[in-house]
Amino acid sequence: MEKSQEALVLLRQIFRSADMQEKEISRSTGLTLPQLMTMQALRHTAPITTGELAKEVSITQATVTSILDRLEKKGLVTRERGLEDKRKVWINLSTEGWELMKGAPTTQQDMFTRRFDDLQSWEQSMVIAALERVAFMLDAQHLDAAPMLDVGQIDRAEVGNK
Amino acid sequence: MEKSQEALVLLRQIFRSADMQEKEISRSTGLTLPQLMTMQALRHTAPITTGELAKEVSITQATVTSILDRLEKKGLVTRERGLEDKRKVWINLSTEGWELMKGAPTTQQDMFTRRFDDLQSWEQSMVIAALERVAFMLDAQHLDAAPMLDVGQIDRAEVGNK
DNA sequence: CTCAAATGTTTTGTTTATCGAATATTTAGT
DNA sequence: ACTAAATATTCGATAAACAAAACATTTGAG
Repeated sequence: MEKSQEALVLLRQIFRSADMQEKEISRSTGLTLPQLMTMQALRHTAPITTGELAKEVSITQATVTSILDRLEKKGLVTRERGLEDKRKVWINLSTEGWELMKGAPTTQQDMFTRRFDDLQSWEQSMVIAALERVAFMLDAQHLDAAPMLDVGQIDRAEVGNK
Repeated sequence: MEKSQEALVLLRQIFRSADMQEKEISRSTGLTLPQLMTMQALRHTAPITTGELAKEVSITQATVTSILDRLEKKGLVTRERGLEDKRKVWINLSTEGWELMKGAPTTQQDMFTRRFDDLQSWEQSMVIAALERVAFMLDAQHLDAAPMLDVGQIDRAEVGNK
């Protein structure tokens, strides 16, 4: 088997795991996936303006506005008109918002960290070095065309009912 | 800096790249993200039943049905009632569906493969070994709790307008 | 200063996604 | 034959997503 295919299959697995974990947190926090991503972005960047937040989560401003509407209604975020520049609206996590984000997300980080710490020191370095290469290989920004990641079974299934 | 944090940041980057690449393909194919994911799953597993397909993309049957409705209307997939078991409906890509999936997705795989092939043989092995460890570290299935991946800046932003 | 352009956000309108529950049909077990 | 399980769709409701338009504010050119 091609080594590159092997790597792609593993990446696929990794993406799948991350995806499922996100869905699990989504359930446990009672937030939808987009809401969760927004909250996570806020956790790291708040206070931030609506426009910047939209860039952060890679969706349009209009969509962010509607997501914020719902998060605000839940009392998880606050909106505050800018003082110097009144066009801007500064988004922040409310106390409850911070509380919510302190729960599950921490647990998760701990999990990865715990397992990572179990590795030998040289293995840790190896993983980091490898991830750096993968990050580069997937970085479409520095490419002519912007290609995609389509991973999974290589074999075409035979036609007809299985 | 903690090595585990370094690894998490890199993973974050990797996820981001993959995400953006998927959005790019989404635009170029004129498919929405869920539709694209469904088509990709079909590409690898077709023919497949509605229920199995739902499992494959980790959404409910009801949702898959509605996505298939739209893909069918676009002439990209075909539905066929099972002969032996008439409860089942076999989904397949139409000729146009195959054509569409042959375009961008292939290019993408080529991209990663090209860069991967540029690596030294020992580096390729290292990347695979590292990905195996990461895949394991993220595998929540074999865990008590199901933790999550929340990566990004560690520092809390200072409060107040920036 | 004044008005046009630029910037930032929200609103509007439409399509899609998502889920749980209800429904219909078929198959399988006893 | 009857009932339970399996399979897919439909329905109802909410959320997400985007583009285009509307709105408010700021900046810049003269």
